[in-house]
Amino acid sequence: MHDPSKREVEHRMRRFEQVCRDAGIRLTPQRMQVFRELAQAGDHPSAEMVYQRVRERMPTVSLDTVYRTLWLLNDHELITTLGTSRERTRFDANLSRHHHFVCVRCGMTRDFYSEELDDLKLPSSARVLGQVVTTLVEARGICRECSRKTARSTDS
Amino acid sequence: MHDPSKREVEHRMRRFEQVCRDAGIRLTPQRMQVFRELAQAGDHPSAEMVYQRVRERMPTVSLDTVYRTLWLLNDHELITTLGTSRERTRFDANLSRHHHFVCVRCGMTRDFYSEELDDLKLPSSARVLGQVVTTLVEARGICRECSRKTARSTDS
DNA sequence: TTAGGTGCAAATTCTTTGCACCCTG
DNA sequence: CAGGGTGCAAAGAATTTGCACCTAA
Repeated sequence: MHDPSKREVEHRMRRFEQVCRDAGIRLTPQRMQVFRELAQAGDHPSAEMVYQRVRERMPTVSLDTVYRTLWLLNDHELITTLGTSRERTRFDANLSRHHHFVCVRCGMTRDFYSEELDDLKLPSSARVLGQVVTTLVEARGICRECSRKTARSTDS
Repeated sequence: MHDPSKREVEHRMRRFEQVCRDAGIRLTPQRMQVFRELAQAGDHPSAEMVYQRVRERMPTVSLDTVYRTLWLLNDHELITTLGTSRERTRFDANLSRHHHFVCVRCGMTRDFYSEELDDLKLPSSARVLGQVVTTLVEARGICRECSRKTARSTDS
């Protein structure tokens, strides 16, 4: 199955509550609903989708609260985003087989090549989801520029 | 270096011109500039970034022409987009190590797991770009739902 | 009690569209 | 010369923000 088990959802909820308490963030009903909805979703919903789902249980919730909550959760590393964070669509004229290095701090994205990575064997858990046409490796990390800045700001 | 060589850029330009001619798409100066800018970029620019760069050479170009051109190029498979097409930011509460299956037709994204894929060896061409923290495999293909629809619509 | 959080509405930002004029084929 | 393409301005979406009221701790 795709969706997280009830056990897993409860585990995520407890972690969420713990992180909030530690960070001094209030546990409001809205936040709990938003997090729970995401914690039990298996389909990576957008803000609008989360809003629609939360609204079924809590009709008075507002879309802007959902946005604020999602970014708050993201800032506290309770959730992540697909693609590169708050970025808009980016375009690529490189149609040859390649992979991506993405800086999680500044969004910088660069191509790299590797014949080995071009030909990965996928587990059946991936193949049952559909017919795979191609695979792409996304290496996430900190680019040189951002490393440099961090090092500098840490200087005494 | 990151950016495509001049040779590569010229190769892409020729292919672009050929595809346009074959598809009956007019080769306007705006389109050529937009495509060239993207073909020689190594950084996966957004529409706005392409616009700014093209404007330096062609001050009268408009942002909406850039948008129209980018999607046109995308429709003709002369370029691709990062992330999943025209989608908005999507969120993920799954913080354990996992990978993604993405349907290129409908955008459906699902997680799958593989210990083998968790531990890929990256080439030095990737490692020179920055400090890699984690890697993620993105398997692109057609999900079952979309396959089914295609099969049905092909029925006689 | 009170600072942080929420809902509402308005503001921004990003992207698309209608239309008259222009230029490629 | 004709039909597709462009720029402009306005419309539409998506997302964020200001503010007065509310509520978790």
